[in-house]
Formats: sequence, C-alpha cells, structure tokens
Amino acid sequence: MGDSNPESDSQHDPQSPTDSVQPQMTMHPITYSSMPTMHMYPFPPGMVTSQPTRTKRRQVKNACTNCQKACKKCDDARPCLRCVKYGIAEECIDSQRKERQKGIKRGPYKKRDGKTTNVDEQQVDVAVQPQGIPVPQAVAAAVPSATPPIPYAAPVTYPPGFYPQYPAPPAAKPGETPMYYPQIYFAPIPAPPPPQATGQDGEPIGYPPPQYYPATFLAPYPPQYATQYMMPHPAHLHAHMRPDAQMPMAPAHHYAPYPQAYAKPMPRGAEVAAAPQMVDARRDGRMDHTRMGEPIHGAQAKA
DNA sequence: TCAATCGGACATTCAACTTC
DNA sequence: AAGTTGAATGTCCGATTGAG
Ligand SMILES: [Zn+2]
Ligand SMILES: [Zn+2]
Repeated sequence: MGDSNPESDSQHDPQSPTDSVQPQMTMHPITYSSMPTMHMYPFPPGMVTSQPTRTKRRQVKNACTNCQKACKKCDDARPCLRCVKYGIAEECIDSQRKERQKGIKRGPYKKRDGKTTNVDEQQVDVAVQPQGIPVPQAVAAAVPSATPPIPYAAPVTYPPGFYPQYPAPPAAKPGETPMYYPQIYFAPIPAPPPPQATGQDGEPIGYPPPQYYPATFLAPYPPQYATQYMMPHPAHLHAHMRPDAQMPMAPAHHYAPYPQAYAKPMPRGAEVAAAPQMVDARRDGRMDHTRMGEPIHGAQAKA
C-alpha cells in the first residue's frame, strides 16, 4: 500500500552497503511498513527508482502469545507494549516455536539457469507416520535411522517464571534493529516526540515516547513486571492520555488484574483473546495457546 | 465509534540440496 | 564445506464485523 517510508526500509535494505545499518540516532520512532495511506514519496518521483518503494515489513522474532493469538503486532520487550496496554502483562509470554520437521525430501532444485538437476523423477510422497509426523517414504525406507523421526522436541523454555526483562540487546544483527531497548527511555528528551502514526490498535507505529520511564524506577511491581511501559513520566501523572494515544496505565499503584487495568470497561473481553480465562480455540483453530499445537491460521503453506 | 475477528500477504527460518 | 533454494513456519496488516 502506501506504506512507503524513507526510513523504514533503510534498516533492512538488502542493497545497503553495510548490513548492519543502524537507524542513526535520530530519535525517529521506528517506522513500520504500514503507514497511514499517504500518497507521497520520500523523494521526488524522478529520484525514485521505478519500482514503487515498498518497505519491508518487520516482525519480531517471537511474538508473545497474546499478540500471536490476536494477530497483532508485538515487540521485543516483555511484557510487550500491547499486553501492557491491555493490562495483561502477566500473560505476556514468549510463544514457543515449533520445531521444524526434518527428513523431508525436497526433490531437485531448479537452478538459476532454469534447468533442474533431475536426479530422478520419483515422486516424494509423504507418508504420515503413526506419530503424525510426515516422513517422506524415501527417507523412512531408505534411511535406517539416520534421521529418526524427530517428534517435536521438547521446547527449550525459560525456567518457570523467568522471563528476562530485557535480554541483552542483540548486537544489531543484519535486519534487526536494536532500538527498542530500555536505555533509550532512561533519558527523557526535552523535545516532544514527533507525532506518531498509530497502528490500528492505537499502538504507536514507533515506540513509546520517552516520557515514559522504565517502570523499573518507579513502579512497585515485582521486577519481572516492571517495564518501561508501565508508568508514565511523572510529568504526565496527571494526564490521562498518553501522547501516543495509548491507554494510560491505571493510576493504581499495583498492576491491576487484567480487567480492571482498562481505563474504561472493556466490553467484550478485550481483543486479547488473551484473557487467560478466555483463551479459547479460535474457530479456525489457528491458535491453541501453545506453540506446539495446531498451526495458527496462515501457517498453512502457501500454494 | 471502536474493539474483536480473521483471511491472507509478507517475513523468517533452516534443512535439503547443489556446487566447489 | 560453503552457498543456494525453497517449503515450513511465523508475524501481523488491514478489511470486515458487530457490540455499545
Ligand atoms: Zn505481544
Ligand atoms: Zn505481550
């Protein structure tokens, strides 16, 4: 769509000379691919390469279970912004990734020049094993036990109750931007944040403006819940609206249990199917609460 | 009007495969 | 062994729906 933002792509631009392009410390909020549809180019049309500059959508490596269920944007912090917003920070847990199946035969690849290395034309039909793990017959039969059908390996999880507040900022791997880390909130900047576009959830397209200190300083929450999102900057305590239109955290001094955390009554049990009690099977069964279960919608292979 | 739902586009991961 | 390919798997945009 009209999601063309000059900055947004620069961080992941395959063309850029350095893979680890940094967002330059220009306090620009991170821009995501989606901007309100605006028909404008960052540069005069003449300077733009013919193809419509389509920014690349960025995604977190691992969405929390709540965002995952709601199919909404998550972030790297835990609890994530969205969970905090909905007052379900306690429920903000990294989802578990399913282990990829092994032993799937793939057939010859086609090379760039077009021809495919035709090893042999035999179809690789897939036999579903008792465990429900599809294993190509070729493999199942031919390979004695080289690749034992690997059932979903036990997920590696954090110790119960342990979710590092902020894992050390990833060393800006290519394609990843280490910009959401709390340090940046430690120093409120004088200038008001640039107007932020908001996502459909009212989530800032960028990240929380620096008026918000890391709650680590301010909130009496147990450390595992204290985050930069949870408490407004003192200067804004009186205000009821965050500048980014986010719901303010309840003025309460405790992290109110989920429903009460809403500034106004959430009629239909918040979007977050997240309400722990409400974790229900989606009718299409695309989420089942645990990553090891059914694929969420969209997980199905594309044609 | 605004939040919840969800189809499907898009991004990422990583084992199979190919080439050197 | 290193590089490439491409399907599996995951994220989340944005249209739609429906409650208040
Ligand atoms: Zn989240
Ligand atoms: Zn979360």
